Amino acid sequence: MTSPKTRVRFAPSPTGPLHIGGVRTALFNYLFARHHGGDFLLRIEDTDQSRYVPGAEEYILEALAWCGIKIDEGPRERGVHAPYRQSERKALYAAYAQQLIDSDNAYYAFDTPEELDALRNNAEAHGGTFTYDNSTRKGLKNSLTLPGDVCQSLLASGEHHVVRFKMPENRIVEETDLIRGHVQFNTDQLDDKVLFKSDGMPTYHLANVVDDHLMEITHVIRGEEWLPSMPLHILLYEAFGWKATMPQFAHLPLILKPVGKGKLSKRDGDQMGFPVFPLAWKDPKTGENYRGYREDGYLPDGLINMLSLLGWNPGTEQEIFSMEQLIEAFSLDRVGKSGSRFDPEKTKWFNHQYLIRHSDYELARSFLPYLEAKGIEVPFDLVVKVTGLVKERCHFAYEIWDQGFFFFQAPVSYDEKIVSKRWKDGVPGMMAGIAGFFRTVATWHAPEIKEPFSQYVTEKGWNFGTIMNSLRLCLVGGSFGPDIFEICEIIGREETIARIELAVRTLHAE
RNA sequence: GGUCUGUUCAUCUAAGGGUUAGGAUUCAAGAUUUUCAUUCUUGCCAUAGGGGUUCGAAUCCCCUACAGACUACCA
Repeated sequence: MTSPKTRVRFAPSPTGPLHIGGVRTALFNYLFARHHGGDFLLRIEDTDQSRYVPGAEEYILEALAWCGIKIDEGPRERGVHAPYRQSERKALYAAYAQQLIDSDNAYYAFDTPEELDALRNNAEAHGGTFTYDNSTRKGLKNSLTLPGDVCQSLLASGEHHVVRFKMPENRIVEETDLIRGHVQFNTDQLDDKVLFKSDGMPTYHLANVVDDHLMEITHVIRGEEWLPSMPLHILLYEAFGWKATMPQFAHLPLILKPVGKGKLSKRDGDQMGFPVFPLAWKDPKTGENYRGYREDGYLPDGLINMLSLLGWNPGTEQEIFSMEQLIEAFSLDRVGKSGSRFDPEKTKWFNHQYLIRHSDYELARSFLPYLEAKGIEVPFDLVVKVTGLVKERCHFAYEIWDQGFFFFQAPVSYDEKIVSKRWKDGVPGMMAGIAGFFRTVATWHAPEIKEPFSQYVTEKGWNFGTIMNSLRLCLVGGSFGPDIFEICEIIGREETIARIELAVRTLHAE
């Protein structure tokens, strides 16, 4: 018997933008699938219509695409198991709920939300908690307690009801989690979860088990927050008689806030100054805007690389990985069990690593929009050249401007600290001399400027530190930038001289 | 409260009974760059606590502490 093809799914609910933890879950699923030559499916879990947010599904699709996570089967890709949106599979679930009722694994419950709330509040008032489980179900309004004919007439009259799972009594449910190893639960601690809601939709628990079965999912890789419901899911597979083909489970550790307590949440980003979403998002209801990695200038491969190392490690000291290398190296048994704090600083470092690895041409292209926003039009060749010269000093593409704006326009101001430090008596005269000297340079190429320049300064007996730093101040307006002769070459002889003359005219020596 | 899960430098992590507990990020210092950044070198910094088991424990067991998740007709 050959083992079935590996099939995994990422199953977000379209209740808002996908956050970075969701991206990591999707990534690990994707890497696992690709590593084993299997399929990666996207299933939209929109069984809660009240929480549906317009645009969320499109956001998820766009975010995954931006990250380079490719979907084999999903709402857009289709596939033999279509549809991939649970709202469109609605008709399917009732029959499965019925199957569970017929086999005495589930029952109808007629208690209203108000009645249940009252029970909960009452229990809390007495310092306890109310749970709908095998100890309380005997005293509630359901098909286990109501006479058969009463029950039938309630159903026939269209009385609102839900279907609940009949949790077995005192059973140990055991399972081997691919990340956590052996875990076990006693069913007495578990409640009779709602499987089918009064609005005619299944809950997550029913839908996810039915769909995973139907879609031939072999491995369920999801966040740790699902661990407590694993026994219910296992019991459902059993009740349906699907135990033999039940997927294996792997529960990923959580991603925690950089500081403070708890898991990373939506609001942390703006409060702590980094994005928690891959793409920017505007909440259609509140109108609030959230920053995104893409809009903040992060490169997707750097973000993916950083995320891959949150909870997983290759066991070697390599830490720069392309998607292909991640696929090659990834395995679930190198995923840790404990939660990881998200580190915005390291994310920046990864971005820098990817930035300097990008070709000058590619990087120049992503810098172009920033340049255009400044209203600057220059030949693309120049942008590429400048990019190559300054990219090592940048963490983000937009910083090419901060590091190299003087290639595109004369400095509009001079750094006062540097002026008072460098622009001493006598310096303007020396600079005027340099300007004059530049007119005599035969070939305007960096090395051919540098050589006679050094001779000239030596002959004059001037101090090199003074000359170089002052010249830099004239050309860039401060004390930064790449090699000074490279700057001269690129901006050209006339511009170089003009900037020196401008500085001599405007700056006053102490 | 109950159930489940976890705990190695500030942060991400390695070491699956035997190493001076390794690497990376951050931070600091030095070198290089007659500038800034990069780069390089160095430094700082950890096995939550207590009991076992063992010749030997970060690693196996127990207890405590702390942390997190879950405890909806949400996923």
